[in-house]
Amino acid sequence: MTNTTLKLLAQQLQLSISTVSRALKDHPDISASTKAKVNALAQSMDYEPNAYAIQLRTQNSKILGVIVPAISNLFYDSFIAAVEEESRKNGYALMILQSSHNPENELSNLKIFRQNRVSGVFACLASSAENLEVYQKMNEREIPVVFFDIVPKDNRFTKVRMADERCAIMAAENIIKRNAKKVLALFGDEALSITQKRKAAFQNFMSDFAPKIHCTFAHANSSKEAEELMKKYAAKTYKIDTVFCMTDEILIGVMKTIQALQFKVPTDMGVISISNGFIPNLYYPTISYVETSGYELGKLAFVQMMANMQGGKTQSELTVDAKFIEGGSM
Amino acid sequence: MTNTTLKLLAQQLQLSISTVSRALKDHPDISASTKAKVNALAQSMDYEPNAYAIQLRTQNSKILGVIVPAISNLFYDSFIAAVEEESRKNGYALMILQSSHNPENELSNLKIFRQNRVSGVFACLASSAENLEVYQKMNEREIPVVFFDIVPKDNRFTKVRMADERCAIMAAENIIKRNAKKVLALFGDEALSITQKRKAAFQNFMSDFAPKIHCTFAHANSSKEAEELMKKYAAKTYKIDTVFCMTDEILIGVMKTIQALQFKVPTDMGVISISNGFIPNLYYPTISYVETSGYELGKLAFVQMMANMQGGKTQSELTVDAKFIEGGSM
DNA sequence: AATTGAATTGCAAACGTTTGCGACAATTTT
DNA sequence: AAAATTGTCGCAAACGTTTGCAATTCAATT
Repeated sequence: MTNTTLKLLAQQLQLSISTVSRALKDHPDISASTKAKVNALAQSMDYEPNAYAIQLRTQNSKILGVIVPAISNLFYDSFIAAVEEESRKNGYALMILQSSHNPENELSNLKIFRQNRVSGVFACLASSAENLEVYQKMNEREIPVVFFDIVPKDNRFTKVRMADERCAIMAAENIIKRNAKKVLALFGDEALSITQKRKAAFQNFMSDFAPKIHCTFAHANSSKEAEELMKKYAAKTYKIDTVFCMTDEILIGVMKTIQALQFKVPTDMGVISISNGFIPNLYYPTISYVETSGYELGKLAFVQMMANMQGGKTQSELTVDAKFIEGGSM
Repeated sequence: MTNTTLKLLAQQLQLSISTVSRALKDHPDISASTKAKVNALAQSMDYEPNAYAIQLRTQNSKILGVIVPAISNLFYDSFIAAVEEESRKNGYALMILQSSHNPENELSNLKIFRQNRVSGVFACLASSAENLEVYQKMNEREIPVVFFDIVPKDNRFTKVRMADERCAIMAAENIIKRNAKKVLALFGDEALSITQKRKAAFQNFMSDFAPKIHCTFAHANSSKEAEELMKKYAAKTYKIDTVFCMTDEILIGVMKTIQALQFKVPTDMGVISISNGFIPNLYYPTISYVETSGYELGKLAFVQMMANMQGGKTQSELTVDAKFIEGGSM
């Protein structure tokens, strides 16, 4: 069965295609009676405009592209959920592709986006190896790009991200408030700018405001590594009394060791993390965390996108604020 | 800056559009030298074919639609990840929309899909109130629909889902193997067909093969409810020694109580759940579970989609097999 | 020398829309 | 009564492709 088209409607009604087209979009040129007839028939034949023909004609696709490292991820999927909500409200549909942290996939995704003439793309860089010419070319073609979370250093682009420094500082504040003596601070992949920012902010704040607290820094690239590191430093000799986890991934590893060794939280060991909140609420007591909301970030990214599409290039870097959520772990 | 088109390439090369088009797709009619020239120029002007023009001409969009209740969900996002992987391999892009469990959104999503002339849709029903005419119309328009997870009873459609009965039975088997005496079996929303299937299978199997084991059944609609239920039945008077959790959501609640009350797993309390595996691995000891892989389901859904698109209507209902993953909780 | 055949390329229509412009009638203004 | 205005509608081009069918050239065959 073939799709209903303007032509088909026009034939049935003995009208021209243009009249039907205008009637459907309530153009003032068309009489009320004609509009009524057209709408009725369109309804009954359940006509849906062909988005492809429209884009071809108007050069304006109502599609936005999103590239994430992984869809299956607590943070990114809440980001996507937010963008999807906003997009729908504004009549846009989403095309979501995952790079799997692979720059090659990132490239091929971008190609798909260009072929589908998306009118904008939200991108989270696949790796630290920044491949920016492609994005630059998109911008030159007037396809706005809004980077999120993992953003390039280059400031020709529009970027939104979490207030990483603030997050780390808020965590540090609460560690100080707890009267911690020896803390283990666990961070993620050292190559990532997000890691660098959080670590630097944390480190500086601690040495500025609580130089007496002894901090041990370490990096883990997976939950498993975090688990092992925690196991190592949990040994009596270190006397660690508080552990800071930069991400959910790290928190997961740490908590496994804490459970295995049967530490009492918060008396034996204080725990604080940076998270969107899902993982911290899985444990008892609930883990205190500084909230980084993918959802909020998504909302922000969307308004930036709209601004970009309407007005001029906003070359700004915006961040969404951090918030401390008190659990029972400190 | 305007996009590169065939016409533009043709002008530059003093060739006809058709020749350029054919050269680009390695048509045998075109000489090697011409192909070389065309490809070179296309490369340097980074030409990307306009997907909209192609779809308009060929009536074949390389886009698949996906409707999930929520993107931000451990199960669905792994489903999406799988479908996305397969799609890309086969040259398809995905358009992902969430219904938020709202039939109205489901409708408007379907409309977007039709406007974008998707060549197939993966759908997870938003509610038990089945709204099938729309889907039926899509099928009539030769747009294959593959239902997944929450599927209609109507067997005119292609469906893939988890082997819910088998899952429940495997869990039951392992409960028997553990020599449990009194078990608490916690299920989800009683209205959902998935709940009914799992519960019936579990109940029947237990009464057939281990009539002496005393089972208490209860339903929880959220983690919080599961947590409370567990708290109630954990009281000494009940002497529960094993708990079965139908979903991750329930497991989360149960584990919170277990942690709060400091039960020892598996000695004080055995725990088993049905899950995709992420949550069970957050705890120590790791929770034993029957695996329901959104990822596997995604793969299966995709092959069904392809079969549907090529051959005739396969009106079958396929299930993906369950697998028991041994943790340390039984 | 005439015919055939292969290799290469171009023409033009079609896909479904949007939109500037012109056409025509009916009505109002001069 | 002529001119201008208003209200409705249709024509036709354009968006960027694909593809069946000619058209052209040139070498090979009769």
